[in-house]
Amino acid sequence: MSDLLERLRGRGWRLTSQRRVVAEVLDGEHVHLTADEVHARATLRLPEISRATVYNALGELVALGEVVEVTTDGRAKRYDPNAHRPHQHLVCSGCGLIRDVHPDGDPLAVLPAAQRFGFAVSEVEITYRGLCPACARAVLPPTPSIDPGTVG
Amino acid sequence: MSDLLERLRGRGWRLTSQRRVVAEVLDGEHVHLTADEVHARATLRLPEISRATVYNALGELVALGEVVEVTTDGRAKRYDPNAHRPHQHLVCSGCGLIRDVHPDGDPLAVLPAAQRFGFAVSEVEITYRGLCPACARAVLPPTPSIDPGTVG
DNA sequence: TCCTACGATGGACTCAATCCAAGTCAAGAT
DNA sequence: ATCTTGACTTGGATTGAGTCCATCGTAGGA
Repeated sequence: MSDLLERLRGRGWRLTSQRRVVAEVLDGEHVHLTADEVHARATLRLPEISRATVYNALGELVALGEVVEVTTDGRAKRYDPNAHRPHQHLVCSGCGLIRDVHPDGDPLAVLPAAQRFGFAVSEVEITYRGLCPACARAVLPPTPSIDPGTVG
Repeated sequence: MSDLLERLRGRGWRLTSQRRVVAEVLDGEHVHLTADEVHARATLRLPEISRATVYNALGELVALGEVVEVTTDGRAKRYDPNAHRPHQHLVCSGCGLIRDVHPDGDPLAVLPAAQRFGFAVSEVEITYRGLCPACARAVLPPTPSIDPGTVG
């Protein structure tokens, strides 16, 4: 984390307490916070930080390549600090839980030239969807082989 | 298209002029309109149709599995009527143009069990990004091997 | 310590989407 | 053909996410 702050300062990023707090809030594995969540957590450490400042800092971190935006639903963007390890996302259709995942092989390779329509394709974003273990348990009956209509 | 309307009516979908126009506007290949674009086109045929009705009709078509929502940028959702042929999307980073594409193989197969974290994974959405031919021409100099500084 | 250009603030604003109460109408029943 | 009714449409208000901007504050170099 302090590596990150040093690196950013080395690139001429003026280090303010607000920016430091935003960067610190985003530290960790499998972190995918919305801007409002970042703001809420930053507020715990720096009560007067404004939403605009959080948006500014997040936008700069994205532009600097330190954080990636992910949009897994049609709602708020999420900010993923795991920008230096290429990865994709696995999202629970029930509760929205997000995990970083690493598929086999090069995801770009499966798109044949004939399917590229002359595009210079350079990036792929993949979202896998399904039920997480907790949501699957909540949906399925405990003993699914027994017809509920015949019980009791 | 009339197949679609018949099918929906068979499923108890009350057929109104508004719904008919929304379904007709969405007909075609490589169609990826936003709700506002659908509304604008619907208005040409049915001047008094409201935005709320367009949103309602689109939401119902999605729930019925006849249309899929796609979110290729952080902005408005787009509606893709090509719901019965599984496909992915190729998006131009320059102009936002969207093409439907068909990658090789089963996109789910490349996610190893160890990367599924116990999820029952059932869907994949892939977005390929790159420059379309027109945007690539606009960015590159016409003869890229010649240094512009040495010309003229 | 002082300067100043860059950053932070917060309130107004935009854009996408949803909600709601009241009016309208598709389609089955008579 | 007309009636009836519950589902559909309307448009204005509202919400949620994000951006803009004039003003104030401050990081960090001289």
